[in-house]
Amino acid sequence: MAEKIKLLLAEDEAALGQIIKESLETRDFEVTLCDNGEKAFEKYQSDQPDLLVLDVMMPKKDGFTLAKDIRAIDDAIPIIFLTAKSQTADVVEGFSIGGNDYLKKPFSMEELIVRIHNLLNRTKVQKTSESLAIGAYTFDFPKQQLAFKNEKPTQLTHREAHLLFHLIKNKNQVLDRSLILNKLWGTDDFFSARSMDVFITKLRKKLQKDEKIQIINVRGFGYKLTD
Amino acid sequence: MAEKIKLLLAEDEAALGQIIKESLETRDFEVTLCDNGEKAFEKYQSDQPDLLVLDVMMPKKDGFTLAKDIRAIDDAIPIIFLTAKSQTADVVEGFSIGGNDYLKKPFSMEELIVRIHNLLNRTKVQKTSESLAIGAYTFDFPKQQLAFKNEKPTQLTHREAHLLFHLIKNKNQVLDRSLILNKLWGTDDFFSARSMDVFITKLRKKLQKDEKIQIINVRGFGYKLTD
DNA sequence: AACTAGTGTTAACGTGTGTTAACCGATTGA
DNA sequence: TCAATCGGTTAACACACGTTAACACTAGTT
Repeated sequence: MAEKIKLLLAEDEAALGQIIKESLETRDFEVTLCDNGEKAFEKYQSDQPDLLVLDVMMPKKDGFTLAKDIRAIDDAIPIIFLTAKSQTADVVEGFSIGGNDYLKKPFSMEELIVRIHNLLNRTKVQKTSESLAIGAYTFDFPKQQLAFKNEKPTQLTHREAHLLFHLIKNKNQVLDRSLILNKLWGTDDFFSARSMDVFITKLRKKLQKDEKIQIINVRGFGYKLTD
Repeated sequence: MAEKIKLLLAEDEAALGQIIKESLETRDFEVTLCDNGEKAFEKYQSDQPDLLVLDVMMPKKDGFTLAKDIRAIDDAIPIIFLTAKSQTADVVEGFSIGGNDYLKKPFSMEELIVRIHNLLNRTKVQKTSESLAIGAYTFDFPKQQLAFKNEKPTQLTHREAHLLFHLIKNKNQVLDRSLILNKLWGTDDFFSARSMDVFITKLRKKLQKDEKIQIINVRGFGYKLTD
């Protein structure tokens, strides 16, 4: 089995970052997501990615500065910048040389994937999505469908699906509250936390057909899904 | 009766553009003329031409930039660049790969027509079998026909076909609302958004023969077509 | 010119999703 | 034990989206 291509994605809008990450993962890339430039720089050093996708507007360290720092120690790695429409093309085009490219927001995943493949000079690999199992349930994340045994699947909302996805991925382990809040809500504040509690309630209801399944709260830390 | 081959011609010198257009029309091509790169990009999206003839020097958006933008979403369409003598051959030759060609001004119509035919013959073989698959449906974008299994194809409208095209191209990934709105409607305002919703409904109805197919909404972001 | 069919937009109303608020019990630590 | 805090639950709410139908526009037809 060929090794996956490693991408480093730096995007501060958590929800958008998550969607891009997912999309790239379904195309069989290995994706590390960072929500600011400083973290991205650390991850760049530790993970040794094959390509970088950097949002230009980011807290702590913006995409251009980050790229400059990385270029100082690695002048080969391909970089794709994500830019808001407010940024003028000519500023960006200055960077579109020597292994760099850029994409204006909004863009489609298809566009991003085409550019990644162009820069890597590799051919596409498609991956079929596998469904996750939890107790007597089956969860198809891409379709956002939760099925009990052989019954008709229930359609979950985007938020429900994401939350459940992370819970299943960390099955029988404590999943950190703030981690989820940052990943799905983009912020770890009071209101997001309450909103998350509501979704935990919703998931508990939708998972109650299998009595073995529990979403256990660990006060002050997070939740643990067990089956 | 065979359909005419559609060309998109982008040339800012009006008189020259008109002469080229007329010459090509006498050869039974269907020609759309634009006098700048931005208009050409819009026309590319709305007309779905079979081949592009782009002047390199143009206001608003030059031929190379335009080609780059189009290549990001369509890596198959043949492109012929028209270049002034001042442009050096090596700059141009970088683009003479993978479905591209170029012509130095001044050129004869005969030269242009030969090159058009060369490029179309090269891509024709691949293009005929290029219908898209979604579940048990087959979608022929150029013909705007959607067929379920071996039944008679349904004719889609222009808008329906474009929207479906982008959904299929981004199958199993979230397709950004505002991207579609900007691409198909040209603006991301309230009314266009509602209009788009109507077309989503229409597509859902036309795709409901295969129950596995879903157009899932991701609140605030866009849609995900799954099969 | 009036008629027709086809396409896309606007309008109106209904539904679904996610956030906020309110009230509650449970857990914790002084 | 008592207050402080955290989480559970339900409901109200705002707004994004769904659906249908009426409307406007165009092009071809009579």
